Amino acid sequence: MVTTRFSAGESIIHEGEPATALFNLVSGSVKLYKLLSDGRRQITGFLVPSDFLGIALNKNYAYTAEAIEDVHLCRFDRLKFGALLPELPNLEHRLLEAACTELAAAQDQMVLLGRRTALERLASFLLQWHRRTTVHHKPGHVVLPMSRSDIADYLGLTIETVSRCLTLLKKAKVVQLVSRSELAIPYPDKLAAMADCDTAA
Amino acid sequence: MVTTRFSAGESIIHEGEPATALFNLVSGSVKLYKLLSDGRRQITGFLVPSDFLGIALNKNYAYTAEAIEDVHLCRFDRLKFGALLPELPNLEHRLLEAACTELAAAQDQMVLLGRRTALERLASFLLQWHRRTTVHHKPGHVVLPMSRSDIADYLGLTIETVSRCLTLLKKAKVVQLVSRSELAIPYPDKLAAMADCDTAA
DNA sequence: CGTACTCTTGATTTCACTCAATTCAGGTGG
DNA sequence: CCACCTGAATTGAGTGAAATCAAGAGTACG
Repeated sequence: MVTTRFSAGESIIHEGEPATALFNLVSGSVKLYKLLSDGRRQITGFLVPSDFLGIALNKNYAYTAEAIEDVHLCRFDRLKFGALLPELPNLEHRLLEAACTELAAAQDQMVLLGRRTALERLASFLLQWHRRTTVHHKPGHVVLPMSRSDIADYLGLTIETVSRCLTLLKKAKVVQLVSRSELAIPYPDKLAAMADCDTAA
Repeated sequence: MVTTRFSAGESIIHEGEPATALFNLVSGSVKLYKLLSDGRRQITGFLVPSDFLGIALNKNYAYTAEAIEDVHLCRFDRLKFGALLPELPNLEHRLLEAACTELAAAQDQMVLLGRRTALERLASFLLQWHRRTTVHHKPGHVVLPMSRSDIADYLGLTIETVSRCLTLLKKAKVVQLVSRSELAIPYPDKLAAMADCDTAA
């Protein structure tokens, strides 16, 4: 176990490369994505501190991970890690729990991508991000470290559509833009209603 | 561990209910889905024999599972199962592996739902189903036990679009319809090309 | 056979995408 | 400190892929 650093924009792991390490995010935020041959990109998730990165037991990483802001990570070498497992049966259990949580989130995301409208997707995302990061910030206040392009690629939309939907939410007074990357959510319930909240992760 | 039976159309587990059992599919096929409050449905996966069902370690099931055809399952009671775990450390490891495989599949599905066209989605699905079931059938031949509506809800499309894309593939001579639920894939490579194959699960 | 599905095909609409300007914010250098 | 530059975000106009609406054509089943 070693502590590592990456600057904003740097790649931490690459899709297809041999999975040699497992990480735990200490600070900063990370995006995970997969690319199609023609450049289309789908962001499969964002990581916040305490999240695991690279749980795949397979030989190779299934996605690329890139630092959104400067990040600090704990790095577990896979070789040493395998030797640790018998001594820490609890670790394997914790990994299974983490994998199950990720799996549930992935299934929610499939519903979002397959069946929700653009506005519902954005509302859903803002709410989800608010819930995940609210420990670090004041309630009713959200910081979005990722770009509009990242949000678009996470929601299966274009930047223009994300921008338009954000404007709609702003006009409906459901959110207020404090700055480009910060917004206030005075009534999370109203946002939840627009997200068709039943499945919101 | 008990063997159970369900008839086509019957629900095996329900989204939101307490997760009391874990299953392993012995025969038949199963669909997993989540519903939005207004009835929109997203099928998050299909199960074939040897797949696990209900790996969630959470308190409640994350989705509903319904038998497509008559199915046989091995049922592991969660209470007894917990007691078994210390005796079978290998089982937890196998579950983690299964969860990781599912997670990778879920990520591929996110790319499909977020960034692929209708035609690419169908081509991708046919190829994927062909690979998963080819052990039971002759190569170049696919049996689709699920309805068009199920396929549509898996691919984030409508039945009409699925039907139209199937017609396109037929006209392009990439597939041949043997019957409503059986089709021939003479040149899987051509199908892979249409699916933009790089990420095909 | 007729009934009730499921599936296919056609016509039209719509939501999100594409293309094209602006506008805005953050940094740089005069 | 302010003007300029650059990339990101917003806004607008027009297009397009898939959805919706609406018939028909097959299929299974009593």
